[in-house]
Amino acid sequence: MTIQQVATEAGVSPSTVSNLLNGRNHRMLPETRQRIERAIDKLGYRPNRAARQLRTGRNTTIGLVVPSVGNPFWGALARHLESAALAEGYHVLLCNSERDPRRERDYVDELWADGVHGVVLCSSLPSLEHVMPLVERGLQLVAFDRTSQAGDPASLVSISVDNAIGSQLATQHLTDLGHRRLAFVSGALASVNRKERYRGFTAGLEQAGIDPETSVRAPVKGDADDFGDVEASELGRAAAAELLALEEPPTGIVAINDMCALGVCRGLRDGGLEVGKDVSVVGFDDIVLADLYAPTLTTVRQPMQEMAAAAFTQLRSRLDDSGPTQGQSLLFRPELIVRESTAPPS
Amino acid sequence: MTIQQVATEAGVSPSTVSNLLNGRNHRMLPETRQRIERAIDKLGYRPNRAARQLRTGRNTTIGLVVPSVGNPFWGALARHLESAALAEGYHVLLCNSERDPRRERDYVDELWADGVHGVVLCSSLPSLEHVMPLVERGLQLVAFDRTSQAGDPASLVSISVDNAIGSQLATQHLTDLGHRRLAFVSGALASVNRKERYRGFTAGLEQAGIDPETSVRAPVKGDADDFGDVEASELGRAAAAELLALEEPPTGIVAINDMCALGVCRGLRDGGLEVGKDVSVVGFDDIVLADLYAPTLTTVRQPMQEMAAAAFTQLRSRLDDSGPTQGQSLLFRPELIVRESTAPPS
DNA sequence: AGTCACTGGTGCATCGATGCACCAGTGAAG
DNA sequence: CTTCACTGGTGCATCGATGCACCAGTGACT
Repeated sequence: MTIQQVATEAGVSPSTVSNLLNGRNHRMLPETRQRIERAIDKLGYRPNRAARQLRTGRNTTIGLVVPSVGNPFWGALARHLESAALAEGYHVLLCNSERDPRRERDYVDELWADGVHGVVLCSSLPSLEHVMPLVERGLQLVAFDRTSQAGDPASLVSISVDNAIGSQLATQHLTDLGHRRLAFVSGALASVNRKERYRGFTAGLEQAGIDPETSVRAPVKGDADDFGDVEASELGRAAAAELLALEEPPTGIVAINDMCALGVCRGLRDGGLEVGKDVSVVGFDDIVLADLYAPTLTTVRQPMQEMAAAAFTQLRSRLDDSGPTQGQSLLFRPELIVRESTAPPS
Repeated sequence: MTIQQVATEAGVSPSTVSNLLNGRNHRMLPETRQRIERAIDKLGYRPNRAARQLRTGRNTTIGLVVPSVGNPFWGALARHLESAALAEGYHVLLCNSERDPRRERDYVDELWADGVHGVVLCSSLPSLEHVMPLVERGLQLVAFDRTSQAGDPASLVSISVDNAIGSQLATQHLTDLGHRRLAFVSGALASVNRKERYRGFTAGLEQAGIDPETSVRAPVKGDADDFGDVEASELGRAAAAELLALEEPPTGIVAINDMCALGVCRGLRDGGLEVGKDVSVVGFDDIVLADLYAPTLTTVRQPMQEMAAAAFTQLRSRLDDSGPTQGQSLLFRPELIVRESTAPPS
């Protein structure tokens, strides 16, 4: 099925069909238009993407670079992004960087070489310098789960949840329940997002009249760039053990993310404590597991669907030239989801 | 960077460069070859995929249709498949069917229309009739997590773990530990894979000299086509409650998959029993969560990485015309992973 | 009558890579 | 001397869609 066949069927020239297909039909007779549309239906014609891309240099594929879709958090993003893209006829090319900066960079290079002009990048790296050259040549980039920073390219769109508010909600929830001795469990506060979450934690404490200095921040080493990974859960488990060894262990724990929180729960159980009774734990992300674990996990939900949709919309409008070229930061409002892992202190 | 520029740089014609790029260099002077290769390096040339595809009708993209990458099981597949494909310069186009048969079909149609000739299909449907027309036109299909059946197209490749052996291993593990009252928890045994797993269960019982009739098969209704989903866990939870209501509840439980097993664990805990002590539970799949849950879950591992690699290899060889055109079934050997959720009966 | 704008389209070169058909030159066989 | 195979390439039409430049016809105005 080529455009030529459609044209013949409709008794017009290929150009006219092309015009209609591309919205240049202001001065086209309604009747001509109908003839073409009927021909398209009848023949089941679909434009050849390769030809179209060859000619125009554009395409309807966007790239998604995540650390690993094996991880439910990124899997959820992939699912929602693809869903949003599908609705507009776009496709998503999936790329797992496996947290390898080089692989990440190679992927973005290859996507560009393949004519992909829009990429959602979930970078493990604090700096985006490795992709700057392509951005300068016109690559549209959306950074996901990463708030914008000085030094970012001017055209960059950043999409993230408001991390400070999120963990403030979590903290407030604990203080509202009556907890006074709280701890924050995280890997090194290397990324902006993590710092923000910590800031929200201290803000929550202050609001409840608790001196942040007396609260515990579990001192945990470890790689800073893992979100939602197995390592995060091990980290949480170790942190829980440390906290339990204190003279006055905390009764409420805010974890940097859900996987970490699950690790904390496990560590507490190792220590003979019951989560949701002896100790309260709050996570962050609301991954699927949160509602499956025993006890179910109170957590701060990132509105993944909306965030993914926004990522797509932003990319799309820029690819169309219809949107702004200036970059911007989108901060989404997190939501506290109360489940079984939190309760008043015993 | 076009092939023309490379040709000019190397002092040959574009055809010659194309010949080299496509392996038609049997009778090419080594010196010519080197000149071209140097030119390619120097200019950083990469063939334009769109042009190549337009001309040849082929491309280096394969489709992956899964129910949902939000699910860790499929996420893991996506990750490994993409990894295997990447190593050969292929790309993976990700499609979430969301268990919607129509969407699944539309996706396969669209992939075909876009020139994708190879698809890994993880169908929710027992029959593949909806994609038969395309297979007849040359679409190469690999069915994943689904053993082949009568009525399948002759060219179909099926990749799956040996489900019977897997659950037999699980069952044997329990009987070896001394359990004599066992139950099998699953949704309706509608799919071949599920029947196979049940068959392995009964085989394991017989081998231990236990009459399968005396064993309990938790009677659970529900949709038959969900693997590894949230629903599966709810199903497991309900089943556990039912089992506990029996006069002589089983001491060992084999679940149809890990999510279901986690649900069972939760249901048992609801009933005041401790998993890995009062009752033993075995899952199937070895998803990431299995090692995170409390207690960690004994389960039957599907060698996902090998299976994904095989899926790609099969597709690739058929796309090249270098492989067999006859379909085949690949059954992988599962492996029992013993963790904390199983122990001798108390 | 001449100029102009406008209408509803169409012609054609073009994007970059491909691979069949072909070529000129050479040496060997008949 | 003719025929033929072989060597190491090259010329060119082609894939399908695009969109600029252009066209013929008509009516309005100066």
